[in-house]
Amino acid sequence: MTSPSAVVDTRWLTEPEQRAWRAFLRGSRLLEVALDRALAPLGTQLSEYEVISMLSEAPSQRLRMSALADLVVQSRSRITHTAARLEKRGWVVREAYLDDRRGVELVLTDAGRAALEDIAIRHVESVREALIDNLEPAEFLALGHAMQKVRDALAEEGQATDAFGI
Amino acid sequence: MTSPSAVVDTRWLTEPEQRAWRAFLRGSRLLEVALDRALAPLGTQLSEYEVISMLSEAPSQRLRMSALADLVVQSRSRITHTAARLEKRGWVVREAYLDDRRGVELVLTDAGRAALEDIAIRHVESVREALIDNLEPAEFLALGHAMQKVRDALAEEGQATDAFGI
DNA sequence: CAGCAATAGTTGATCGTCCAACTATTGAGC
DNA sequence: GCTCAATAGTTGGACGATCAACTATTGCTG
Repeated sequence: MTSPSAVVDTRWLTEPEQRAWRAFLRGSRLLEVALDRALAPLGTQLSEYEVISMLSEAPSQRLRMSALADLVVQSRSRITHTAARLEKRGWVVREAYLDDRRGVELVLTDAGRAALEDIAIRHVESVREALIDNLEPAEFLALGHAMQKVRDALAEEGQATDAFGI
Repeated sequence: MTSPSAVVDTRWLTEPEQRAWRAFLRGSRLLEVALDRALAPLGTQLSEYEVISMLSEAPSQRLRMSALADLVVQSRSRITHTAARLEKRGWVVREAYLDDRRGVELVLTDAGRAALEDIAIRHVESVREALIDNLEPAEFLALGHAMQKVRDALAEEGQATDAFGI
């Protein structure tokens, strides 16, 4: 299974790296749980909120499925299912995209806009409580800056199939 | 729905905060996807690796279910299901915990130890590729430090029921 | 030490995500 | 302009995570 050299060649994490990595992994897990739980009473999920939030900022409150998928980091198939749920709730409607007849646009409805207002408030509160208020302002901005670098690096590769991969 | 004052009182995110938050959210999503995909060919998942990895570091390669759950940030019920999968694979066995007869210990098997070696190598590689190599060393350590603060803040509240919450 | 609340862990139903396979349309190469 | 590859999106089945309900055991309080 393991080639002898592989074990040796591996650049194992140093102690401080190990600690940093675990703090990141567990911290971000706890964070996502906290944010999702904040929205649960409103009948939504963070990933759903992200979708309607992106729609609300787009010109004419509409975006193509694929653009949306890339923005919120969901696979094509996942965004289809997410959209179906939002549509059933009346927050969103699908519309044919005329310039490219393969395309579909997702459009925020008035009901969706209304729901978004409440959800956004709760969401921002929870982001402050769980994340921002626990850090120095500069620390938080540095965090964002670092993660933007990671995002840029990973975004390129992920330009592919249904499920991001190859 | 929305009380008028709530909209006003909300401390909305500033532009830089908004950017930082989105970078964090999307970046960490991409990261988790990348790490999970790295382990997929080995027939595991990141969350499963975390479990056997914690076991391997524990004295006698064993830990109680609840200790494990807290360590890797999984709900009680989720850790039960995860353990069941690992057990079916022969990587782990359940043992009664005598001091407290409600308790169960999860014990890493030799097969589990062997599997872990391969998986750890691949995991570390992917963490470097996807995260560490994209950041300055100091930047990465600062990231870890910040997330540790978040983790500490969120860990307290999360001392509860099956599903973390109240 | 009786009674009851709290803790440890499990179970199964439900729901969300992932993946592979599929249709429809567009674009490129010859 | 025909063929074939690439892209957009959907579908359904398999799998993992969540949640509420449950059993068993322990610990607290009077």
